[in-house]
Amino acid sequence: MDKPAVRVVLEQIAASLALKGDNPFRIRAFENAARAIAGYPGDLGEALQSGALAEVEGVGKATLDIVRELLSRGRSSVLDELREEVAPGLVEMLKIPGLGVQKVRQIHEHLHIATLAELEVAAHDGRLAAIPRFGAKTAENVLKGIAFLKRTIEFRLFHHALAEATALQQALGALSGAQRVEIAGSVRRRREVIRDLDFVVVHAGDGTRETLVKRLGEAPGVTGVAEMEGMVTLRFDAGTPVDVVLATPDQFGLAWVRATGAAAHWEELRARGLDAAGRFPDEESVYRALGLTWIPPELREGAGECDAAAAGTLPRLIEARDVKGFVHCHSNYSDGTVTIAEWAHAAKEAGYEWIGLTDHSQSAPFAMGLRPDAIGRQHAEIDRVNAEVPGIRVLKGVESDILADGRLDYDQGTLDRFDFAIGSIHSRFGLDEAEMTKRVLTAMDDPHLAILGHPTGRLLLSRESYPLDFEAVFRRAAERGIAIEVNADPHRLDLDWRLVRRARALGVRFSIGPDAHSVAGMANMEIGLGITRKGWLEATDVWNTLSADEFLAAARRRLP
DNA sequence: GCCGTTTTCGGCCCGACTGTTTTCAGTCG
Repeated sequence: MDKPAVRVVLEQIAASLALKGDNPFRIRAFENAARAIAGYPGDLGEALQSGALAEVEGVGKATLDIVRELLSRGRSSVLDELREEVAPGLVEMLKIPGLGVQKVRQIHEHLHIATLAELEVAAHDGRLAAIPRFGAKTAENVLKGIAFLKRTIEFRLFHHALAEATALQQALGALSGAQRVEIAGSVRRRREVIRDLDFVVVHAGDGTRETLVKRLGEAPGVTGVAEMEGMVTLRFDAGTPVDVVLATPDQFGLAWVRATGAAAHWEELRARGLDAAGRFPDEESVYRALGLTWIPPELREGAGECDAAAAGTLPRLIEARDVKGFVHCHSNYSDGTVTIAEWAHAAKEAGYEWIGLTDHSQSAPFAMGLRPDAIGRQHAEIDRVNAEVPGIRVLKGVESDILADGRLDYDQGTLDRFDFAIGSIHSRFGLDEAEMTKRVLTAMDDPHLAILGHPTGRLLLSRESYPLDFEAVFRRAAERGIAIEVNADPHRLDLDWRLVRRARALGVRFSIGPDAHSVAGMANMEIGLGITRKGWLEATDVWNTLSADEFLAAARRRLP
């Protein structure tokens, strides 16, 4: 059982306790433990053995017992017992925005229902709206929430799917008869959310195929095997469906191309005359046969990449080695856990030349935003760290809230004290498109605004983006020289890669921001890089490839 | 449940917004 799965169990325990009316602090303790486990960088099994897990803040005896049981038998007796008392359907209802513990309990009490399906019916026929302190709007929001859940339920976030795929790649590679195992499909294309995992397994041929299929079916955790047209589909009792294509070495290139590309990409290749029965040992030979250069996997969505490859106009995609620095990370001056010195050392260790700290601004009280009196202390500390730690430069940024009327939430004099500002929306998501667009455009009038942070506000698989006229925002950004963030938090991946491509066409520049609240969050950079590549970006499109001085010049262009 | 002691018990983030009321409970970040 992997970390995300352990996290889900702990969260379900917390939610079930909440629905039971248990001690709120006990509930919060489980929620904290879930976060602590999910954020733990090392291997869970090893950490449990060595005692390192017991040292993690927020993980105590009860959590350790649960983790130990999950790792050894794949179940939690604590959760099993809670399920006897609290229907799992009620826990699912908590995922609907606007429904919290109290509302779900009222629903259960008044309507005697315990599943999402029943809730949907009740929202339609008026029973839901009739509960005291519920109303038409609540019923409407519940229906919207259920529709959203239905659309998202079969997907997983990219970083969870990647972790699962990497582990499975190891396991498949260990099967005797498997010469080579490669990840394909939407994980290789680096989609933001993933429905199933795809692999290509190379074998010698001549009868090894049949034994390999048999061994796949006997692999740990597999509960079902189906075979059709050369593809083996594996089902696991928990987790994502897995498709495995078996290929001999001389078919490998074609198999990998086919298993990687979106359907539209494959059809495009067929339309160009690809011989689907041909022998292609590597991917290059597949594309070469069609007069195309090799197409990076991120681009294989059937969105013009074949035409560009034929014309020789594919972008030279940005690569990890192009990146020199990043902005958008939080220190212990707001809701981060990391001191400024720790940030400097960690970023330097990871090979960066510069980073820009961006703690929250004052109107984010919950995130402990920087009050004006704390700014001076923070800046003095940054100066001290810059003097003491050679080889890395820490810039003084801020992630300023964009207020409902479009103002940044410090006065001009206070904003002047920072090297640069990211402007982000964290509240009042309910405005309509015209109001929201006006709000963002107004914020872009402030010459301090260098980067527009997580521009759509979406949380993948849990919250839709707010309405915004992106065309107008992109045009204004290009005009003013404001960069748009590609927020690399795997829950956001915002700006979406489809819009990244559109914005680039209008001349916008970008900033990959890890939105890290801990040193481990720096790993987000790699995921964000994948999204910029997926948006057809080159090194010159992205501010992270600049030197610190060049970045400051770009960010401060509109200031006197 | 977890933490941190002034160690075995007491404390544990809070303000704004929403939808429903008509003075506020519940949700969210």
